[in-house]
Amino acid sequence: MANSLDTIFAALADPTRRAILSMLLEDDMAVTDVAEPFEMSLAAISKHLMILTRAGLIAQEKRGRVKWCKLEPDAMKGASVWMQGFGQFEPVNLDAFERFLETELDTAPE
Amino acid sequence: MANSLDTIFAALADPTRRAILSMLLEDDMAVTDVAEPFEMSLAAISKHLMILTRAGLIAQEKRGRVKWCKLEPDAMKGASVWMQGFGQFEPVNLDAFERFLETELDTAPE
DNA sequence: TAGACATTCAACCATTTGGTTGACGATCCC
DNA sequence: GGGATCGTCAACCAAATGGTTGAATGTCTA
Repeated sequence: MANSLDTIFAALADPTRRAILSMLLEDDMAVTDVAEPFEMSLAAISKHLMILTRAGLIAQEKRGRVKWCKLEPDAMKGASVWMQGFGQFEPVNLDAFERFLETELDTAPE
Repeated sequence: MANSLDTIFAALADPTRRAILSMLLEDDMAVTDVAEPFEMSLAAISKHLMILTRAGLIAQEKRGRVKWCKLEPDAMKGASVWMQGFGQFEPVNLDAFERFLETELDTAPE
């Protein structure tokens, strides 16, 4: 079943995939452009995108020969709610988020 | 590095481990009692608890021959903040959380 | 029509993961 | 001391994961 906590958390467990999600936060991107900053094959990125798609975290739409990748942040909602049941974490702290994003992006090349 | 998003999300990706965390939400438990509802060996549960411990999601303390497991919900904070950066998810909805907990517990035997 | 480009497919590989079993080290209690 | 109990360790196994390469498919453009 797509969108299950299993597939969502498993998709989020890989640093390459989290970096991709962070990139898509800026804007929709073509597969080739998603792959550009990473030191791995296009096929590998294509697989990562498939995993993110199956988890519902992104959507892919083909226009011509280009396949556009678009963030679907609502897919995280279930997982977020599940985690929040374990404690009232401080209300969204964008500064803390920025710091996390930076450390995340450090794991990706460039 | 412990408490990294990698280890946290990977730990949360397994339904047995999420069920264990839900059980510990009720109360601290000994390893044998944690294992009781599952149809798998004690050694397997011991490994799951080790993964949760390395992720920082639980702490284990040995008293006598019994090892007590205790939830450490703050370990989820970083992951929660990271996810919330992808969207302002509705403020904690306990009804929704209850529903998630139920579907989670359905995946555990009994 | 012929390339070039964008992406996936298929086969393969090494490593990790989630489980098993049996032996082992502590600890409790009679 | 000796047996039951608690939990981990070690060796093993099958399946999943994350990567590679090379060929294949579909689409744009000169």
